[in-house]
Amino acid sequence: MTIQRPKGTQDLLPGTVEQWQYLEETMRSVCRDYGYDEIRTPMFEATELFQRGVGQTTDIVNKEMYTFLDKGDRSMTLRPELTASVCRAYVENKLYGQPQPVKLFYIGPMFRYERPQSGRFRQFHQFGVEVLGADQAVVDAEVISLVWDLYRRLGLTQLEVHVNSVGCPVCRTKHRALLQEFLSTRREELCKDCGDRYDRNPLRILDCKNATCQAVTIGAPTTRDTLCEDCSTHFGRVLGLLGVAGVVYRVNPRLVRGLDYYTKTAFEVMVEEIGAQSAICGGGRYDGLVEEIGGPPTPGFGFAMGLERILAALQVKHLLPEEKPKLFAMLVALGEKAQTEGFSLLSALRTHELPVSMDLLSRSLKAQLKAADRLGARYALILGEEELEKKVLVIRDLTLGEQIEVPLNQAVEEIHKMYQRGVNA
RNA sequence: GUGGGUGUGGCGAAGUGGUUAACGCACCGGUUUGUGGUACCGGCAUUCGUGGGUUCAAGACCCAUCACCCACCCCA
Repeated sequence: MTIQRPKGTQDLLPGTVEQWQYLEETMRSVCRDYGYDEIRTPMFEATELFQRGVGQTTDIVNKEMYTFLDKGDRSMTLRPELTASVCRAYVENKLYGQPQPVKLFYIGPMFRYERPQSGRFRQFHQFGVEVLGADQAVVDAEVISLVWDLYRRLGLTQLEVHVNSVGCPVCRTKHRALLQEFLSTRREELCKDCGDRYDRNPLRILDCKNATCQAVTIGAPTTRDTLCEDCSTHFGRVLGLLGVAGVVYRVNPRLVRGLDYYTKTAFEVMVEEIGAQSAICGGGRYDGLVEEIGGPPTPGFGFAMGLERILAALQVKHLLPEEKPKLFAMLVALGEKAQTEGFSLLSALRTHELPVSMDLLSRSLKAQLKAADRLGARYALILGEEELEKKVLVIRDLTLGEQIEVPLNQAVEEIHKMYQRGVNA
């Protein structure tokens, strides 16, 4: 094998693609029911969009972007996430001039230059929702319950929904300062990573997996302690509405999200049993983002979920639908004359939109029947020398092992009738 | 970027220095000329990721290299 696919990418082959289609259809139907419309934006954008939109301090921008210069020396980047793009599209297409809020969803590939591992790819796929132009707590609650509802429809239970409020920029700065002050005396005890995090992003120390860091942070000021009145009221309202919608959640004061743009509500959904990368959905409110990228001040709320990880969860929990046979009948033709006649018969059947197929290797009768069986065809339509002479077609029921002869000139009509019966049964 | 693991036919997998590289699945063909799914028979790796080295002798030992997997970081 000489040329291989790029690291961290995958070929989705028949058998797997059907699972993706099932997942995507379920996502689309939930969105339709909730009144969200699909948006499709470019696979790549000006690098600056992500630098400003996602944030200069984030790992995504610092070390994970697929960036290249195009032939006009413009710096372009394959999209690592879509919230920034959707906001850009909102501004660029003046969607703020339409009835507000604008409720959008997307499904598509994202790109991040990382070392692949279980549940992590360089090209991966996200489904996401963004609501722009409404700062009400109901928005937060509606979007989170949409997520909840999707999982319910997929049969995914026993997952954890973590909710928190990281506050507005004011409470956030306050919290950060308090936290650094709290940790300052015990900074030596922190692990190496947390030492780095102390200056860069002290909030992350709160959810470090290291046991000693966990111990050090006991009693540390949480985001909740520093919320201003507005943020606090908002958060309370969100939780109340989630309760009304029947969403089972857990307030996790240590939940912080890695992207710079989050304000107020942040949430995450985790599933065990799919490896170390257990977050299958993450999102929250981002009231400053649209303005940050040059648009009018516009509140926003959204999330992204990873299709690969959800599929992994559905897999281990055996929640993926079984593949159904797609073929109704298989033409078995023997000899060139029969093949010609059969080809004509198939064409006729196909104009009626019947799922029918034929042997393409001119194999023996036996081999063709075997193939028909493998492909899960219900009927084999046998046409050989004898049948041509008698001007008949043998229709063999492969599940019953019985066969009948019908006049060739009535075959299309007969098969069509059988198909209708099968569909209605 | 760091650490660990693995690399034998389409897939799974024996083999731990010595003649022709097990086996299972899949695939293809056959079991008297035109009837599948079961059974039986046969076929299917001049070769063990790649390149060097040690040795009379290497898939097995050593070195390098590449690829994949897992974990950290971070995230979907």
